[in-house]
Amino acid sequence: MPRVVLGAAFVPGGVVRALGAVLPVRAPTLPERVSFAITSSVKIPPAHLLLDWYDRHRRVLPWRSGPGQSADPYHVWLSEIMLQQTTVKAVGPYYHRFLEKFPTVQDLASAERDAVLAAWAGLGYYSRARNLHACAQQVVALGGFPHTVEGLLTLPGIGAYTAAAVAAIAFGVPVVPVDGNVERITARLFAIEAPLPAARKTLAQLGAQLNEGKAAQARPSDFAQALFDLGASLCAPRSPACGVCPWQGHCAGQKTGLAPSLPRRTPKAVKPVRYGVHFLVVDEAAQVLLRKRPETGLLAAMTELPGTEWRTTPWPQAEALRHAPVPADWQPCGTVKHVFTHFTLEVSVFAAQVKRFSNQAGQVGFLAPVGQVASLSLPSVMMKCLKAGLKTLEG
DNA sequence: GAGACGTGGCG
DNA sequence: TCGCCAAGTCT
Repeated sequence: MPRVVLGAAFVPGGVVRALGAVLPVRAPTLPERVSFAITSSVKIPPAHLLLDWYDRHRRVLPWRSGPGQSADPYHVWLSEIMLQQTTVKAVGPYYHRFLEKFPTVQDLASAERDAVLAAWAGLGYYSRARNLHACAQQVVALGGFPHTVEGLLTLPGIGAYTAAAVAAIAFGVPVVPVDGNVERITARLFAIEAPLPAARKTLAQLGAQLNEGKAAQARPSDFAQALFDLGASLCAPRSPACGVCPWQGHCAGQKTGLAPSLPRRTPKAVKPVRYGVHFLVVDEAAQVLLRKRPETGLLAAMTELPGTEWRTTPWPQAEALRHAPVPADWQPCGTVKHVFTHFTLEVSVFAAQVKRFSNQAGQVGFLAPVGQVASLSLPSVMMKCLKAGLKTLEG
């Protein structure tokens, strides 16, 4: 039976707590408050218990092949990119839409970048879409997806996790993709109390050893996905169902009662608030004035309603209106609140109707039929602004 | 290593 | 209402 050795255990208040054992994980240099504990050894839980559970409870997902069937690398890769920091439920419609528009990696590679961005609109983390497109072109140039972790790692948008996931799921390479699920499962299995994100490296090294043993080595794809399913159901972040877990009795977190509180996380900094103003103007032909955001930074290259910069102080109405894209009878439409990863945005929305756009509008951006825009291709924050403006104009 | 980078759902 | 979190990557 393989044994895991741990490097470090987090010790609050300097109290040493016994946990893992030491080993392939080199003890990192830590702050003084954090002590190290070398402890009893921990065993890798039997993979066959998880695989048996998976065979009975596996989720049916659009990108998964049936039991025993080999997965399509394009489908696996596309789903893995979409699923980064994104829920299965949110991905579903986008995944189907993408395969309709871009049935093969060749179709995706030869598509316009803006068509890919438009299809991604609303899903978030838009660098994923730009990297997706670039990656597709590299894959086509290479004649197909690399079959190895190292090869996959050279592609844009593919990091350590995704390389391992595609290698394991599409090509049967015996590696463990360490994502948030596997981090959580690992932290619980070995009762790792060191908080994320500092403990990420330790958890990754431990998690990578979970497939030691014959059962897991024989089914790399299923083992990886079994870990995802366990993490998404029984070993969920809140209220884990340890009582029915296939690894019950092999889990230090369950034995100690710490499981529900693991993994621990270092408290996050408070989010600052930023303020912006955006304008919706519609002509009698029901066209709206839009513009393209800069190629880099937040919502890079995405479409937006014209507006101001997003600054740390609110915009008084008089000042806001000086930034209107065209002269018009602007009506206040209230504020839209939107939470980004690292700040909260409050947008004051103004709306106006004009008979027709003057040449001046062409300097601001471009026109698009409002009905077409409302159906897609705007990031969510801009969709909120659009709706707020339309509500005022219609009401 | 820390910060940038979206969004929707849930308790 | 609000904070937390989800199949991370890049700089």
